[in-house]
Amino acid sequence: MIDVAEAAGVSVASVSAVVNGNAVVSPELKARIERVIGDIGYKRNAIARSLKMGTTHTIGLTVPHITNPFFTDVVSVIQQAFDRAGYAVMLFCTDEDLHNQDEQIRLLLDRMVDGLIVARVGDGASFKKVIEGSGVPIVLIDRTCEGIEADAVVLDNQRAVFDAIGYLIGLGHRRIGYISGSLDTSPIHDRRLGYDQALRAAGLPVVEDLVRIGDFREAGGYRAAMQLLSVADRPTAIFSANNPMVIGAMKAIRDLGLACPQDVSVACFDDFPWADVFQPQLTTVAQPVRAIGEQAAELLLDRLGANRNAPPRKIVLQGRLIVRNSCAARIG
Amino acid sequence: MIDVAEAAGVSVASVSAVVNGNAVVSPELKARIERVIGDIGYKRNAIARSLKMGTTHTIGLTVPHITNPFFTDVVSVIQQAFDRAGYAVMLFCTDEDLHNQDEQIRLLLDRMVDGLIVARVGDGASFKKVIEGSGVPIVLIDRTCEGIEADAVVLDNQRAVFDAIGYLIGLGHRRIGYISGSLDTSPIHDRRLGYDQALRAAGLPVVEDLVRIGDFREAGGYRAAMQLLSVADRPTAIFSANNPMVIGAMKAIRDLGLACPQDVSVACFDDFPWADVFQPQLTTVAQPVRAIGEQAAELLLDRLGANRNAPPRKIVLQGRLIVRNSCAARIG
DNA sequence: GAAGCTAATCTAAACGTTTCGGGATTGTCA
DNA sequence: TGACAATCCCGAAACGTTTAGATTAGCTTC
Repeated sequence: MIDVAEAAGVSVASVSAVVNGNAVVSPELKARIERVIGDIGYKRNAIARSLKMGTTHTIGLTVPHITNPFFTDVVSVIQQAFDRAGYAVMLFCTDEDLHNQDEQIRLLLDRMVDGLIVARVGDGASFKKVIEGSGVPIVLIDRTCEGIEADAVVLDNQRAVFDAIGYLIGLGHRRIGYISGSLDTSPIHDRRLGYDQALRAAGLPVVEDLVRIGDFREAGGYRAAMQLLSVADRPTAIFSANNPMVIGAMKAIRDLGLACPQDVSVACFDDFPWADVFQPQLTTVAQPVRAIGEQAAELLLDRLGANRNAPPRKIVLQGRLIVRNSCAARIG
Repeated sequence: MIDVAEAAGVSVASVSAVVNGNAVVSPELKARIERVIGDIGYKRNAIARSLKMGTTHTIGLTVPHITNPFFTDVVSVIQQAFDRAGYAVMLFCTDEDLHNQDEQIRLLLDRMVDGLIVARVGDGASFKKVIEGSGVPIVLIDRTCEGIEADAVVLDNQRAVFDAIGYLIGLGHRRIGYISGSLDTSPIHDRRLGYDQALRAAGLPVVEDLVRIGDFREAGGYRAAMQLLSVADRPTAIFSANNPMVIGAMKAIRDLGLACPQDVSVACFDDFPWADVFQPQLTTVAQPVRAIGEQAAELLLDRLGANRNAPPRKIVLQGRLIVRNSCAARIG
């Protein structure tokens, strides 16, 4: 800019004015400066601008795992939305690790991101400590956090699992295995509630042996399913609380020489693009990924715009049970 | 920092010295400053630092589609690697659109990213124009670019497809449909070469009617497969040049009332986590995604470190044919 | 005891913008 | 013709760091 000013024989203030178009500058001068800008190939330095303006037009996004198709989709939608709005997004994966998350969010705050979208991990305490006093608008997705002033868009997890388990019960299943993630994340907690509630609503007992805690990943799902299916009176159906774990469960079923849905019915949380085309076609609870991403982006953009300090808003969306052929009726 | 300096009764230079630990400062002073930093809760402003230092510890990453599992995995690995190295990564998806790509890279350069990892789109001309003179190290992945001084890590695509088609020929297939992407991206071009080469090596004719250009997405794969399979002497096998398109192809097969592999064998480029557990288990060409991501990250980090201006390096990796049960022997 | 050295600290100039306040220059009107 | 306003442009201070070079203080050494 200083080069441009010299080459055009004007002040930097004038160059800034034409670059930003916010102050009035005579047509001739404007033309001259613009020509010089073109000649020199001047590009405004966004970092210097950020320092002066206190805004980076960048947001931070952290998710537990990007390879989980649910998060892949949400990240994709969010990225698109902010791209359209002229924002860059910095992506981090916490890998379900609290310490990583703290580190990463600190990094993002140091870099003066204008906002944060976080699919949080662990209990809220350390998260709260990291963000407190930062003054950066935050939108929580997937997982809420008690006592934090932030927008949120989440699913009615309990209801969704209630419906899914209800469906299995309706098919005649009485012993339904449940592969959970660690219960300290709110959606997993709520999903478990839905499981219990559905059983109770049908007058069935909640058997703790039928519930296994996985690690959100394929390996954990495999182990959990192995345990569930290796007993004498094994469950006739299994529900997995997320997508990667169901892959592990399916592998366990295969390795045990069982067939789905003949020997054991399977359903899971989170839909994925392949569910339709391969056998068995998995019955899933689909989250409205597009809506989640778009609402989150909208909430944050709104706060970055006019409604800087609107009261926290919470959007609760509904899941949708997609019935395919991985669950068979259980007779007798 | 200025606040810290005042509160501690020292100069900002001393504060900077203890924060960065690069100048020598007496133990007492160091302790005092550190205490004040703790009390005040001072955080170094990375933007100001970037402006002064000319380095942001941020890299830009652009891929065509993040929902394509190949790119999801690569992004994941790259993100992890840079996270470990203390870098943030800004992610953009070009959506196979040249204009988006130009815009996004410009944005990244304005933001003074230290480096760029790009899975490029379109012909190289506009890309070249955007990055020329930027002096930013670039690593190309998946797709190379003629006449650009940049590191690259790519696959031996021709060889990989040659092997896969050779496998189908070995099963007795003579009419092998091929679903391609647009040929102006180098890997897709090379994959087509592999197809042709395999046919010729077996003394089979290359029939242009058996080749259809999809759009890299599910919809394009569906259309292409529909066309291929709706003729009288339909192909007995189909190979898809990427992953999303094979989903479309499988849906077309299903919608036409055909069965895989009984009526038509199917194989495709790019493996995915579900391939193992559902029927038919798809035979795929697996790219070494982890190696690709890690090599790319290593190349860039190396250039960001000591080897700023090493000559451009190009790493060629090999794919691996994973035979499952989606391809049947064709007798007679 | 002065000169010279070393070590610890500070001063001030950058980095590339934005923007406030102030000068020129020109035009308008009594 | 002079006062005043409007218009256009510029100078310079800020944003929060880093760092080269200046300064100071404390020791040696002759």
